[in-house]
Amino acid sequence: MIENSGCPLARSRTPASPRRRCAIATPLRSEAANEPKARGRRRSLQAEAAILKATLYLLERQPLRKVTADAIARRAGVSKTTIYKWWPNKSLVALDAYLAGMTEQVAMPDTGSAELDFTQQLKSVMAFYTSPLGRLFCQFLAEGQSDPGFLALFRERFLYARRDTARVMWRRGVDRGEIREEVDGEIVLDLIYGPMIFRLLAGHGSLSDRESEAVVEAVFGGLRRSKNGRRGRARPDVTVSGATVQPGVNPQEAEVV
Amino acid sequence: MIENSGCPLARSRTPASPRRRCAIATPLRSEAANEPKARGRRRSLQAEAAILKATLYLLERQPLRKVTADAIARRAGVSKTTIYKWWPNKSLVALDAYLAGMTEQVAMPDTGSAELDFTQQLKSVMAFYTSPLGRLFCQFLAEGQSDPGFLALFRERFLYARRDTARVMWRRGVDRGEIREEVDGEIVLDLIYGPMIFRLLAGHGSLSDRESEAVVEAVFGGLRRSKNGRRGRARPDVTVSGATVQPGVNPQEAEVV
DNA sequence: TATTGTGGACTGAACGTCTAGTTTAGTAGA
DNA sequence: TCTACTAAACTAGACGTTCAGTCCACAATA
Repeated sequence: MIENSGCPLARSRTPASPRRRCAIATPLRSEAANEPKARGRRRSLQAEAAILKATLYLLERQPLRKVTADAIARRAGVSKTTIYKWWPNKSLVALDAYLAGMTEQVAMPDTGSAELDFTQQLKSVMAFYTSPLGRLFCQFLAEGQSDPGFLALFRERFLYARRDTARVMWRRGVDRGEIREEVDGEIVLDLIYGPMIFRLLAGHGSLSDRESEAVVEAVFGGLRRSKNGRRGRARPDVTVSGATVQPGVNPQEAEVV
Repeated sequence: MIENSGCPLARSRTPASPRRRCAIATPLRSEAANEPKARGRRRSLQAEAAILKATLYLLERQPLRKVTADAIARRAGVSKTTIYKWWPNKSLVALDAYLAGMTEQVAMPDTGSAELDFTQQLKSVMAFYTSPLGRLFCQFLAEGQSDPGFLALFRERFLYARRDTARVMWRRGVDRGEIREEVDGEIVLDLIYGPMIFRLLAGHGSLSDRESEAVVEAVFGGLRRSKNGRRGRARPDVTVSGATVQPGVNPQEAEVV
């Protein structure tokens, strides 16, 4: 227990495993149970804490890509080898620091109204995501675009946990008869959070409380205009053939242009 | 005209400007008008085309970060110096290749119904974004997370053009009385596209035609359940979907990571 | 003393630059 | 018209730099 921190992404300390043991496949806290009592020098908790702290410090000031392992080591007063001893790469150090540094900054409201719950929650989430620490969310998504394994880990360790929370709010709304149950719950979550996250990434729109409110209001109210019978389509379905994607994006003959 | 291609992101050819001239601040086609007729050897259109083609080829096979300038030069049969002569960095070569290679792969439907328009458009967009070329969209967003200048350029050269198109569909819907006009148009666009783009980036959900339809239906119908019966449609009329792409054979049907 | 942690030096990949020399094209003088 | 001159683009490849990740010798500890 003392010898191993709670660092969920760190390498396993299993003696047999030499180096290239990737943390992604590593169980969370495999050791401590049937481990044959460690013999040599013990892992420095101080060094580990310093690494995570230094990582957070740097990541709050510049994008993940520009934070170097050397800089982390220097700031933490630790050798770079120590970092790579416990984490397979820089991104996972960052994710670990992020997870450790969050400590539930976003709460789950329960006001009795699903719409109000989601409004408060979205405002809270966006306030966090636009903070120095929260901005890491985008950095991780960005990193994931060139590292599928990392993206999967990020989903599992962060995204899904968040969605589980939000799903509870959705479920309550459905049970209370506030939310149409024929809309898939996963889509509901993406309807609520997707628009603002898109803005967060692309930077094309504001992210203030007002927008969070407007998004939830629109999602709940719908775009369709309901008064004096003008709810539906103006005309019946018309198939437009030219609206589809052009073929020829075959992966094989991808020599476009 | 012959001497300069339409490459919108390339460096300006102004003789006075030596190197460090960033394309971001460069006017699109400043030359050709009052330029004192070029003297020396002319820019090789062949080399430029080869660079863009090679870049696309590589980018359709691996993420932007893993495509090196050396690899582009090698595949294009061109000196690396030639690349850096015309583009300030790799990312802008990629963006240029992307813009040049798209040639309007996604059309704007006009069916007479805003909801149907958006459904078809979203399906079309997502089919493109999940194609090898379209996947670059995510790469650019990712790149932009550590390079604000690039992100701004991406917004201007790509995102805003797309949104202008989509805004037309929204406007038509409002004018026809189909869409509640009190919902801000920019938010409408993000409501439609945000959820799927979020999925595209995080890889936590499917991106098939079915989801596109469900998103638009939910956005138009709203989540809120009215007291007397339901407000939105239980099932969207998606009869058109069969006319466009066959779901079974669709490569975009698969869950993307 | 066996085992593990640590630090500095090291390797390799990649970006982007620089130099030297070659090719192409306009210009000017014979 | 022919030819030398000059400006610009191109090629090849070496180079400087930064950074990720590794190696190895040594220090700390059960």
